[in-house]
Amino acid sequence: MSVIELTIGGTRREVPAGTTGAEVFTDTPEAIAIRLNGVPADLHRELSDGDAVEPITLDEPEGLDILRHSAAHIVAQAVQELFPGTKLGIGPYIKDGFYFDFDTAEPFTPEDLKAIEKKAQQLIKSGQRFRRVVVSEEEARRRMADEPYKLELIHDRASTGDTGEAGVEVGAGELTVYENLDRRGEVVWQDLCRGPHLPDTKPIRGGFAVTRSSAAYWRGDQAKAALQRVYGTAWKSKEDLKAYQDRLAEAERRDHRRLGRELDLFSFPEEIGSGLSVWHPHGAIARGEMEQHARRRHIENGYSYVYTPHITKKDLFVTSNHLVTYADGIWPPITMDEERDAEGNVTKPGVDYYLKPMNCPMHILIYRERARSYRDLPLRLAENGTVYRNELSGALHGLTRVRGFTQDDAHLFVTREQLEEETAKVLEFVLSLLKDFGLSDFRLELSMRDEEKSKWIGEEEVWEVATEALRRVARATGLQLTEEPGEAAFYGPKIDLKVTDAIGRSWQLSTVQLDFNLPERFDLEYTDRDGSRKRPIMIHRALFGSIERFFAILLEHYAGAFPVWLAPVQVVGIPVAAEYAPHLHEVAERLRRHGVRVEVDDSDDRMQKKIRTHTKRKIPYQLIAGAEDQAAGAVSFRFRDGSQDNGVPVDEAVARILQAIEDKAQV
RNA sequence: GCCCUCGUAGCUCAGUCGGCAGAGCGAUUCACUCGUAAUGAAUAGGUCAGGGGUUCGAUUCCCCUCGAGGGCUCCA
Repeated sequence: MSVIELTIGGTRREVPAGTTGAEVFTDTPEAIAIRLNGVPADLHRELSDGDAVEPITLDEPEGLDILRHSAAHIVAQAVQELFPGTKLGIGPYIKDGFYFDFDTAEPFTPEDLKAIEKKAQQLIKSGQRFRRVVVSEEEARRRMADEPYKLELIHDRASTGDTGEAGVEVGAGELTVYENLDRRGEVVWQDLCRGPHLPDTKPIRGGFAVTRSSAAYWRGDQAKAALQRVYGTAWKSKEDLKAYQDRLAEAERRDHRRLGRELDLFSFPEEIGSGLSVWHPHGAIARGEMEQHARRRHIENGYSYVYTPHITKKDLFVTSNHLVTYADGIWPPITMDEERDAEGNVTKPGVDYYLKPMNCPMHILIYRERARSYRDLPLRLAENGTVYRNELSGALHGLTRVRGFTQDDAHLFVTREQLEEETAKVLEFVLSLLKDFGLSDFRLELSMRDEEKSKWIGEEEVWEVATEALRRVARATGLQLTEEPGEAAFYGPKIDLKVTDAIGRSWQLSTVQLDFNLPERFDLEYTDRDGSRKRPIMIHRALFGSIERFFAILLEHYAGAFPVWLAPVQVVGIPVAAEYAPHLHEVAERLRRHGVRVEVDDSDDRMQKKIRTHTKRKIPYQLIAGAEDQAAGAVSFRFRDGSQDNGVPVDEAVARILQAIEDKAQV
């Protein structure tokens, strides 16, 4: 019997030829697959001389990916058993779950989904096994004869070698089919698939669920067939599944659309139009505090605030080229001053005005309003500029994706020499301001130019210098940095800032974007020290991105319980009985003189009811007073979490509250 | 924009297999004056999103429009 040498978990060992991963890891029962020379593979894969293998378990992300992909196969099998004639699309794992696309006669109803889940559970319980079969292209075609989408994938792979997004189905190497075998070893289902898969369905038993369905296009192309996508999730255990469902429920509780209604912050009246928000008094207070604070800090950091109109003649966005580059996002024009005769023929053409989708061209015009010298630079123009973008109706989502929103926009005009220092300052400023709002978990992404020369403009050398400057600046922050080649806009590299919120979700916030294009298009210049004319570089910089969206992120981050300085109502006084209300009104008056937003609840409700009401409103401080407090010239604090601090002298209470506001503290 | 689901009181939701529209919370009024998350009672409040069709009769069935939700696509 011949022998092969393997590296198993780092140590070399000789085993008989024909040994499989499963045989190597018999004493690692939690292994559900192997990493074969660094690449995930089936547990039952036969190993070759020189291979390096490690076990993959459900405790690592790759293990869960495999679990979910196998669960996707079971769902597909269930669907085809329940709905014969359904054709298969692709079925990859995704974050926290998987999906599988199907071409069906009818879309799935919620009852169908339940039936699919039930069927899948049965299949899982029946203990099916997965078997990998290497096939020739001809054999693959024969097995997939009834699956037109799979045949397309086989065809594309053969003709172009391009597996595209269907990489899950047909890898770059050999073609494989996975068979689902029942207890008797009969092949009950099969799918073209690169794998790897679980050895059998047992590990899926723990935490599997079908979650929802939706439409999706074949290969993400609107022109292609609309498929039905079934989403599901799968976890190592029931407990993990429960934890995942709890996370979803928590996100649901924090949903800014729900909180916005419950706390009476903002709304989207139908009469105004989709994606257009109105801000109620309490929402406006919190938003106003955000804006004022940001404004003060911008001024301290050398920014100059400007104001510009919401509409503009067409020519401006022709010059900037926005009308071409972003045509789809621009609202249809308003035609002004057109004259017609009695027959309706145009006798004098009108002028088209557009709602502005971006502020930059207007800021550029302010720059260009007079001759600039190197002494003017860096010039930092800032505006809370409201822009309008014609988002597709299906893309709208609460305050995070709207048709009218306000950018805390700034455009910095700098010389090449100033670029690095100024970018560093911008980034430092952005981080410092975001920290004021209680965010602390940041990550950076550097977007670099495409290799393809036609996809960017400007001089290669400027790109190199600028990208290198951004990289140095980004590294200097000490934050996690990922580099994204090919992700830059055509006009310059950028740094994006992502933030992770209180429940671990990642949001794209600020962006610092260099622009070599608009200064060129608008022929911007400054006179340098030696009298020569030079072109400035522009930095586009949105810090919150959109004020509305940032507000929504903060609202979810805090689950509606804002830190004191942002809370619409900061203090509410609750008398134990009506006769103690005057005492609290006096305290409230003292607070109000210091600018504190304070109410006294002298409604007829019982005190316990008032506590409940204001706790649900997430008011940071409830000040309760009865006979004891009044006699002692004191108040009793009750906080959002139910904790108390009783009998605090009024002077101290006022000082404490003012201090918390000053410190931007959470209480 | 595309696919699916949905739209009943301010909010959350029942309900009507086609026959005068329901609850809880909230609001208002009255009584109660109370020490840390719901006192009791009464009252008001809806062209069942809007329009059209079928029908003796439509909130209910059908069509269109508007809006929302979940995805797809998009996201300067």
